[in-house]
Amino acid sequence: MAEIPEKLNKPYEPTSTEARIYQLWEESGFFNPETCIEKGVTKPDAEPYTIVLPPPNVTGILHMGHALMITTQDVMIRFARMRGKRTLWLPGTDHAAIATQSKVEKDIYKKEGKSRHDLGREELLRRIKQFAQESHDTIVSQIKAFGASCDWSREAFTLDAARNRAVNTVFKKMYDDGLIVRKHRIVNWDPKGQTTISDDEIVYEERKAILYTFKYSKDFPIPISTTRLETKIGDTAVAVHPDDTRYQEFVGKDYHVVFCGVPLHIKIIADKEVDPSFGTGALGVTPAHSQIDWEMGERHGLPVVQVINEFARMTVENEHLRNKKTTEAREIIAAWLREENLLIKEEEIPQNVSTAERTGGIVEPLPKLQWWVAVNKPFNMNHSEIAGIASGSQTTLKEIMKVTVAENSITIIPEHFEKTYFHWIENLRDWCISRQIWYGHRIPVWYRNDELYCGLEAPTGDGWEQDQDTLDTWFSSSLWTFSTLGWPDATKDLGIYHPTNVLETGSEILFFWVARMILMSGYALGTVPFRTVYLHGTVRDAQGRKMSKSLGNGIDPIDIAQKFGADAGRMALLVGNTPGTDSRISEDKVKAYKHFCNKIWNATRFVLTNIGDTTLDTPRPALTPRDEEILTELNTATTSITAHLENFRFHLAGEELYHYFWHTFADIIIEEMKPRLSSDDEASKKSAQWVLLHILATNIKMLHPFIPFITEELWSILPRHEKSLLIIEPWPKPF
RNA sequence: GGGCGAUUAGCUCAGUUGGUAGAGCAGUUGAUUUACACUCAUCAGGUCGCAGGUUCGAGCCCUGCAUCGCCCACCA
Repeated sequence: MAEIPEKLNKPYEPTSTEARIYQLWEESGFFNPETCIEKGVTKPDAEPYTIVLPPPNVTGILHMGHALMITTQDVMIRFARMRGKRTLWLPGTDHAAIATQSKVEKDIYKKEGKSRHDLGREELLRRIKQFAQESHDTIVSQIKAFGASCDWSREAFTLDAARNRAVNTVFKKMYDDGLIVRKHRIVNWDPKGQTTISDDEIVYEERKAILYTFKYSKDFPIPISTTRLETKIGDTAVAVHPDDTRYQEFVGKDYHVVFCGVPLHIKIIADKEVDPSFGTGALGVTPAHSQIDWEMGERHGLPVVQVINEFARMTVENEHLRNKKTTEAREIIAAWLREENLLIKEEEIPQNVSTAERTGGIVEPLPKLQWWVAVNKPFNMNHSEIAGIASGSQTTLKEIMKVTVAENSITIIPEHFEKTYFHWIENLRDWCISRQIWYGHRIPVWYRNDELYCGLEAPTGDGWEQDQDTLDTWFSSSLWTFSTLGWPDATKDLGIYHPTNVLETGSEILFFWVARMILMSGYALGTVPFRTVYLHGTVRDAQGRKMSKSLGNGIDPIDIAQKFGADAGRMALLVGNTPGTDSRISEDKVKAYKHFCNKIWNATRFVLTNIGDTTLDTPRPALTPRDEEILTELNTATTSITAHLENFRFHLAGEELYHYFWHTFADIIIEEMKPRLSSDDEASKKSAQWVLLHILATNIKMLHPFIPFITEELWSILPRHEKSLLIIEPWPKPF
């Protein structure tokens, strides 16, 4: 009879087991694909399988969304490893520039009442680095607690020296190709954070605003409407639709007016962008303070008059308005219009106000000198392995993003996100990449008088000063699939593991990140960064609400792991969760899978105490017809579960495993075998014992990617001659 | 305003090519010195949002509508 360890006679206790098992894996070295080859586990010519972990921000701790991400990827990775692939899961963390800096700044201001300017660049950076390091350590321990089998020997950080070299190399290449340019444009300026932000970092809040309809002066012929009266000081034109018969006689004329004490020169222009049905059908054009007006100004050669500064205060030379906040200036102008009888109408309308995602500041469009990535500018693609783009041909960055998905070089799961993706690409404008914050990759450009130098290192000679700005955090994360593998050097890793197989991430960062990775990999390497994009949805609470600090409804994955075991948490996150769709998690659901783990534990105890001297090495005895039938059923399940895993249907694979193990194996097979196990019919008994042990072993193997800890623990006590770890056990084939 | 998705048992959700509606939780009734009460069996519960269409056959395909959710744009 097999030896039964004492612990098997008690209910399964996850917390003490999981930490020990993880240590066992780490010591084995099997997270590292080269170690697997050295130890003869993986064939040297095995097909590679790579996933890079989307690097969590070093802004705090992990939430359930991260836990889902880690679990899903770990399932794919463990499945691939057991199937003999050269499997690499490369971990890392993201410096998350603006998010991290604003968090640390807030903390410092709260505790010490000091701003970043009180501390200075060097001291603030020192504080941020310290915070990032602590946050990093917490995050890594959390990732490990959830069982992630990633190769820590290759761990990377988006702001370390190796990644900085990759960032500077791409920047210089793009600069030389004319794809990174410095120019004046309207930017989204966050007066609170004192930095530009990208279009994607804006969140719209619906508020009520007053729409004023007025004339600049008594003799000005066309009334206009606006909610932002204070910007009208910067107007240089009034635009009407070319077909609007009401105003045609005025088009092309110039007017000099004095508006609230400020002289303005207003030209009447015709532009198709104007909606004749809105307001008066005439638009006051403010090129300095509106994206659309800026573009209109470019088309018509209008002067740009800036009247608002970086602190959202007025800059005009007028005693009433100078240095007033925009909101105060609006009141002053409204009062003046009333007094002068120029105000025709005031009405309350709902309006979407642009606010900065990280600071909550109201975004002020301002013209500023910034660095941009030109997405529509043609360049010569020297080397391309991308279907639809020939080496040496002219293309654009936007084209790369489009073609890779359109030609199925990249598949997005679920498929319908491809439509959303294309829609976004169509509307994409140039990407503003410079940020006026201190934490991040410094722009690799130096200035001296009128000279400008772009390079990997500071230029020689005196008097050069580096650009003060840093890069948008997504610039460095967009290089992630290849900067982590040693690029710009032609490393062995890069040759073997790139392009990666799967990018698994949240659907909300399809544009922020996924699209930009496709752009950068296409540009820098001429390849796709990955072949499949697997998107997961948001993990919500039991009532379907987003988990948030303010609601206090967050579930900490570590609490879950301690209370129910990481295995139970993993299973609860995966079962019933379809790609791209939001899911709900509750302690009840996790508890159900803790019960499942215990069921496996108990069934193993039963099998081991009833199989006599049968081991996994025992040759297959003559099986009874019923046992043959049972094995055929198992084969069907094995085939189906394998197919589900191959096709990213993790929810179905998990459910089928759960159902087979509990309601077929435990409830039916074990129950019906009980009499045979205690009978005198030796042939029937041997058959039953052999079949029981092999069904159990097969299930433990197939469950391993989902619940790695308990399966590894049980595998260690299954009777067999040669002991080895389950993590590298070959994936079961049908009998 | 444009796009995308969802609507299936009391709740949360599956349902891969069209072929007799499924699971978990909750509920009913019962069992039991049991591998396991973190158990087992049993029952109940659904005109698959609504209206049309295609088909021998539709939860699944097509059209329209309703409600909810998300994304993008931002009309000044």
